[in-house]
Amino acid sequence: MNIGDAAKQSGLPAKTIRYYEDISLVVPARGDNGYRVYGPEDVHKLRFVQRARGLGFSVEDCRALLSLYEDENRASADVKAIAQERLAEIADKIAELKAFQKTLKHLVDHCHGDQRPNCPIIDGLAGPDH
Amino acid sequence: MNIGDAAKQSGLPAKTIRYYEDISLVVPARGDNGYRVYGPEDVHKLRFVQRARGLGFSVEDCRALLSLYEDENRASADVKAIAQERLAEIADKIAELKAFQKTLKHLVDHCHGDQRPNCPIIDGLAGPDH
DNA sequence: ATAAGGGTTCCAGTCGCTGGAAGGTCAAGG
DNA sequence: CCTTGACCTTCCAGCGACTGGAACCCTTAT
Repeated sequence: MNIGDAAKQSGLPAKTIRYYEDISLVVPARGDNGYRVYGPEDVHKLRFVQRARGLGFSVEDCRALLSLYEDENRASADVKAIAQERLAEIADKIAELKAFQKTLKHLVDHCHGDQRPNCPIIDGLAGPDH
Repeated sequence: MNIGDAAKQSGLPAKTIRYYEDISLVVPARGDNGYRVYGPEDVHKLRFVQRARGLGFSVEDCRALLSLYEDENRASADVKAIAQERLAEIADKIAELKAFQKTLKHLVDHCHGDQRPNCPIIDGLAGPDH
């Protein structure tokens, strides 16, 4: 199948699929006319990557996961390790965002939000010593 | 003061400060030797940007906030609007990450993490139909 | 024959820096 | 006066993960 159909079946834009070939993530065969030819196995991989990316795995994580996906003799421990690292990153990011949220919400709550220039948000950003 | 001191006082790397001049965010004067010269007001602005970035505001948000910071006749409502938009983005991002977390945690919890190839994480990424 | 709707390549841009190379300037010490 | 070392300058390239666009080729239907 051509790239357009692979795009439809994988849920990825054709541009992205070409990019994945560029970085040797999912490399299709080529037809006589030079067109990329995607077989069912390629489409599986593309969908796999699409899902993994959707869960926030980096492309490099996807590369590692794909090679485990293809490895009949993988140890599930290796997969779990990658997923757990990603879980830790997610937790860190959530904590960071919650801290932003708290600070910002505090500032917003104290701002009148009217036509006058006095603004606790600006003051807060300017720093404690202002 | 020179860029090195401005860096120390603002908490930003010199490289970043040069970049901020490049994009016309904080533009210092120049000495006869061609060195950037940062006055106290410039340093205030740099610290302001440093804090705003630290709260996750985009550089373009910072540009808008800076111009409000400098505007004696600003309406605090304008500042509040920017901050509230950012708060909404933060909330969205947290929700997204929590969804990732939930899915991934579910997969991880069901993975033995041993030397055998069977792996619910891989299966989950491969899709429901596999 | 032509037009539509695929496909191809390559280059540039996004965002917010960051690293490095090659060179100019300044203050202190010998 | 000269050198050393720390600072400063510019410019170019790269990160991640695409995305847009230009210019061109291929296929199919009318």
